[in-house]
Amino acid sequence: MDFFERTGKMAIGSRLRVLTETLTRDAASIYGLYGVGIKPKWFPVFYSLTDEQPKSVTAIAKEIGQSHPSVSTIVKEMIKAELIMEVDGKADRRCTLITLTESGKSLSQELIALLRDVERAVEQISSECDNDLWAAIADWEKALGRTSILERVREIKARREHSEVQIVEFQPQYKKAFYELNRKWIELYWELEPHDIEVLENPEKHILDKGGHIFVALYNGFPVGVCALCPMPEESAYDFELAKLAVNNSIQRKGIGRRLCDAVIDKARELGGEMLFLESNTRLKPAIALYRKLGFKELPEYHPAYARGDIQMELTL
Amino acid sequence: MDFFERTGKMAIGSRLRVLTETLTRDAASIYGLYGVGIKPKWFPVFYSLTDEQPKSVTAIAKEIGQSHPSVSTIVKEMIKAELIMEVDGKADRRCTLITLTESGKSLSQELIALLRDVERAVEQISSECDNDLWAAIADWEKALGRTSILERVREIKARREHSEVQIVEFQPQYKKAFYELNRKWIELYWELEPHDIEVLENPEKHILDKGGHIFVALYNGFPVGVCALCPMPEESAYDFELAKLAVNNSIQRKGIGRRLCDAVIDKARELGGEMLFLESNTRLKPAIALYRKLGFKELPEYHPAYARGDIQMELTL
DNA sequence: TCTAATTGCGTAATTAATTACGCAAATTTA
DNA sequence: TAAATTTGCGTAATTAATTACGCAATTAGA
Repeated sequence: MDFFERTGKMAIGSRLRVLTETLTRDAASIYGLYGVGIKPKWFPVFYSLTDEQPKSVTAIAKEIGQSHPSVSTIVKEMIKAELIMEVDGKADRRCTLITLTESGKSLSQELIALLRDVERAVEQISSECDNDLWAAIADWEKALGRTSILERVREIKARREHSEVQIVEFQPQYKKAFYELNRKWIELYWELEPHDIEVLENPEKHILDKGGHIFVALYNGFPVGVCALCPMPEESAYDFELAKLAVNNSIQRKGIGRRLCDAVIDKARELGGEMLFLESNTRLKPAIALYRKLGFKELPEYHPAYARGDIQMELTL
Repeated sequence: MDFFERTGKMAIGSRLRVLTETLTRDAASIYGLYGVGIKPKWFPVFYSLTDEQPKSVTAIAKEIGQSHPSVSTIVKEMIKAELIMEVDGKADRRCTLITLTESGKSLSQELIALLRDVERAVEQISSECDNDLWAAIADWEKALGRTSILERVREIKARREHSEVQIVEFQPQYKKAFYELNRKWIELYWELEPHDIEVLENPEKHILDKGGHIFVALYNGFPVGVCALCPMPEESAYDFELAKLAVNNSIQRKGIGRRLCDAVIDKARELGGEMLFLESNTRLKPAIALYRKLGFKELPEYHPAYARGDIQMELTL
């Protein structure tokens, strides 16, 4: 299949399925060729019983790597075909112990020639191939047993996204981004107020010059998120406030908010802060969830400072 | 799966199916991880359309190696999801040309990162494996494209069975087998007559000493079939008669009858015969079919010589 | 040019697997 | 020892593929 050379490895499942389908169809014909009344899907169950030890449905399922309802159905079919039968195991009355019947045993004798011929055919195919499919499958099973492909992809994605996003300190060229990113989310729920505009237009005056910090998240060099660490008034119980968190909502699920907050918290610690404060609104569910995850605790009483606030939180650094 | 190391290669289909199932399940989760609204089974169809060329259902099916009803169903689902749409091809009104919608195209952009990450994950797995699964699948596809596993097995079986069966000339130790093999099939339909017994008990006198030959088929050294070449009377239009063909019916479908007849015909030619005669009964359908396949033609009129006969045939050597 | 064969593709039925769920038996725990 | 949890396994529903079949459009052939 030339096609799969173009798709890349994402399609390995589909490609395997096509190959499996071909092999299963041929397997059915091969059983016919030898006059063996057995379906391809029966084979693993049948084979697992050829060691003549009675086994339970679940035990067979585990051994052959299929689900137990699948084995249960196959067992029912094979009992009807009189190849296997139930025996009393006495011990555990939940189990139905299964074993080969006499005709099942004689079938396993007949199968010997078939298995040998198939083995030869596969050897013939292998000799025409540079790569050993059988061994490759075993390798993959082992590798996937250690770490699934899903986990691997998850990790690779996280690593890539981490490297795509850079957290830097505020610089004049990000002034517009600081304004716009905040304006956008505020306007989603409320309206910009004169006070907002004053602060957002003059971050140097209101934040940086007072000893605060602003962090900017760059996604491939482009500013997509901001967050500020603002010193609190002397008389306050808190050293700093986490404020003006804003992330471009077209770049979601990359942990940008999290990394901005981390930067703010780290800086607060670096500056010797002991308690960090924030004020938000419970309508901003993802933000509140993030704050909670970072360890912020909700203050029992709310003393409004902003028009938009309805929740205050604190974090012991 | 340790299990499959014990089953031998017959279970390669089952083993692949288990692996495929695992990979497909993970694929679904991976799409979820990237917020891509696509099912694993859609992927081949989707990918085949990313070259931006409108394609018909059958063309896609052929390209991705699946049946057209399968593609037809997937197409219906993907149209509903607004990833693809039908376009007018003008040319052939049987075809429904399919192409990506705008949202389908933008999805294909989003997929780029996903595909790259998966590619990396597969590379990571490959680096842990001694054998290259991807290349091995390609090798197998190529090898099976040349000759299917079914054809290979068929050939191996024929070769093995041929070597298991040996055709030898009569020897005294096969006298009992000559009698018994003939007795058995005759008694299936008729009864042994005194004339039968006389000939079967004294093959030397009635066949060999008159210049005839008897061939014995040995299956793993054990006699399982016989056939005789008997000279015809001087006044007859025929040189020889093929007679006393009998094969143990528990060893079927191995071409033993065929090989006995071949030996008889070869010997008749060797002895300078020009016309070979035989007499049989139409109830013996497999035998008549074999004679026809060997080139025997039915004589238009029947002049009985045996009580059991109802058909006579001849072969020009 | 008309008929027969082929091609495209949709629907229905079938197959082989899976998950979801529930009941009964056994085991663990408090 | 009684209650809660776990285990075994069967049934039902779902999923993703397949073959079978039939209709309409096109192409080949006489």
